Amino acid sequence: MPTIYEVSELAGVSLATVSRVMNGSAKVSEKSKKKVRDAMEELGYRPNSVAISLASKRSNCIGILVAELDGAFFGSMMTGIEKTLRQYQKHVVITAGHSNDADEREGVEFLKSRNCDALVIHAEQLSDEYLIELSKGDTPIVVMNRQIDAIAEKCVSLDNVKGGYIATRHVLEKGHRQLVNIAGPKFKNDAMERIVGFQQAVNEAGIDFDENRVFEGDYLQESGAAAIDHFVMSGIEFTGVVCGNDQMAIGAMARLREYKRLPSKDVAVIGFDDVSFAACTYPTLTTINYPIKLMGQQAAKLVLKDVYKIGVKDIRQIYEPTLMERNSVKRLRSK
Amino acid sequence: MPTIYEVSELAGVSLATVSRVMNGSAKVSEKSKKKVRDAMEELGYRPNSVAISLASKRSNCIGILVAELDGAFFGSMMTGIEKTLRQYQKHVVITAGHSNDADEREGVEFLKSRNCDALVIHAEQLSDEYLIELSKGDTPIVVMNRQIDAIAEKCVSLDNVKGGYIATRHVLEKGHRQLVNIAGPKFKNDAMERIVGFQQAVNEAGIDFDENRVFEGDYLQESGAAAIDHFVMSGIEFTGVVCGNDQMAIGAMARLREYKRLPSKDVAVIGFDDVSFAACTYPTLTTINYPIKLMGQQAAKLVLKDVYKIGVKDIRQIYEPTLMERNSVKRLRSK
DNA sequence: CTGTCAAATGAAAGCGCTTTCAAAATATCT
DNA sequence: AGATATTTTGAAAGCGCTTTCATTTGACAG
Repeated sequence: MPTIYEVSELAGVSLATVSRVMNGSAKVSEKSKKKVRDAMEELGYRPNSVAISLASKRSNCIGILVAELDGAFFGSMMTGIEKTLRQYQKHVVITAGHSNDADEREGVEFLKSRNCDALVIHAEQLSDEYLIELSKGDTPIVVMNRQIDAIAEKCVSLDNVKGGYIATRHVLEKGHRQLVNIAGPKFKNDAMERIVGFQQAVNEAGIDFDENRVFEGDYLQESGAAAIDHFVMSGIEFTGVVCGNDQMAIGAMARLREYKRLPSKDVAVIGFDDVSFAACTYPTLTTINYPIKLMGQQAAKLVLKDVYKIGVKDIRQIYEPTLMERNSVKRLRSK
Repeated sequence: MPTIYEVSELAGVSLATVSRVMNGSAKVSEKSKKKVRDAMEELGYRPNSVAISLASKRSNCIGILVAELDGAFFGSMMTGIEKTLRQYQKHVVITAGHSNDADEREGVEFLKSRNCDALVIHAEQLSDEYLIELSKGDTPIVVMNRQIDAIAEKCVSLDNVKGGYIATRHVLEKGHRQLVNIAGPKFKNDAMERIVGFQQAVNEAGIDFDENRVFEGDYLQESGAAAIDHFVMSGIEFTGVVCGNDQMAIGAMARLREYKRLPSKDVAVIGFDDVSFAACTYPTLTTINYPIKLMGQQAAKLVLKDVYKIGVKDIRQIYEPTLMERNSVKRLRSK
């Protein structure tokens, strides 16, 4: 790998001049510019971004922290961020927090130590305090899926309580009164918030909220199935299943079918997130739209604006969940 | 952010000594060690990995190039790699190639310029020659999903032709003779290979391969649906649909239902990849298992062994696709 | 107490680049 | 032409760390 020094040698100019033509940071005569460009060409020169980063304290990299690298939700989020940033030659460095405090902290430290210009964080375990403290450091951050008042201007979030409420109310409005809730892991903020929304809607309908009707899953398909097993085994009756996310919803639908209780026909199932396969399930999944890709783009725009002073517009930070009505929730038929 | 210099000041030792206790690269007296540790603690010192990387020419980072950041397939692959590496305190830097030559090259250059210790590449447009050339450079690489003889020891792949063949033969064995193929983008190697497998199986069954029975999709759900529209509109009759991947398969099943042609009952549908939701579709999807997560782990082990000289075992590089029989392919019922 | 050898340490160069500051080259004006 | 303002340039310091090499320290034998 040739270095800037070799380029300067070959071009017969100083290091500084080469650096200047690379960055366009100052005027360089056309003549020198050409000599430098030719030399670069000839040597197949590639700047070493680590060195650039060390010297300039800027990396053109944005760090992303997600819980997992797989999963439709995070995939959309990462893509939203990456594609937006890519348009401005910014790169992303992604790390996984695995939903535990240690990994999340380490992930953040890693990203910071790699000189990321900014961090987009989807943390599930880090405390508000930690994040507030972090935001005071010299690496700007954007917090996803969480509304922290002290740093509201750095948050891009969706009202999960409202989402849970809308989902539940929709099922209630279709005449279902015996509901169960397949929730996400309770240690996750969004999961808890959705449960709160569920509770609100249920109470509003004059139904007593019953802890036993909430099953704590892990946002994966299997736990949706496990939840159904649990409710059936426990003899808890239900005609409506409100799920914490789409994956658990399809797991639940699959298992319901095994019990000969047909989704939609015998029992209403509603999801959350509206991931891409929700439109292709059978029955197609009624769910709550979570515009995560769009929100990822917004997060990216936020750093573009704040960190790189690039004029982007239409930045919105708080999003509203909306009902995506498909076929998995139908009016309760009297028996 | 405190630097190593400040630590050395506070500890009353030299830079070199601090560096040594950080890396355990040489003997340091217990006394100095303690002084250094205390100083680090007191200052909340975090080594700057960019500087480390520049000075040591090692980053403890492995670069990954995937086509997209979303999608179940890439998600599994990234997770397989990341989790394995994480156990040895190695980090991943991920970049997307968006299935076009320019972005893929730029992605590779970016990863190299970031001093990645190795690259795991899932390229769709880069030529074999480019990869062979790349492998001669000073950054070791692992190539996923592609068998290149010249660098076989750096490839982790699956026999896609065989997969396409097995899938097709399974449908044929169930009595279906009117088949259509919903393929992935033809510019992608794996898509083409799966088509070849399809063709082999079809020919073997004494059926003429008909170009018109192959629809070129894009591996996304919508194109599975579009393919069904296409075949129906064109008046092409079929009772079996062999798909290039699971996503197109569920898109196809959803659309078939709209035409009142029930998947499994009226028409057999088989997928490819065996992504996690395949077990939760209705009917559950018969498909070809592509152990991508496992293969990601293998790729990780390969770099662990080759680059970091860490003794890992059970490294396999060539994988066999296997049939996952579920409910979407049933014996053809005579009309 | 001196001499020897191994262990521990520090000074300094270097990784590849940016950036400041002053000097050199060129342009502009009387 | 000379004086002055402007544009281009290069030398050199520095970013935070690693690593080599020489020096110092300490342990131990004689």
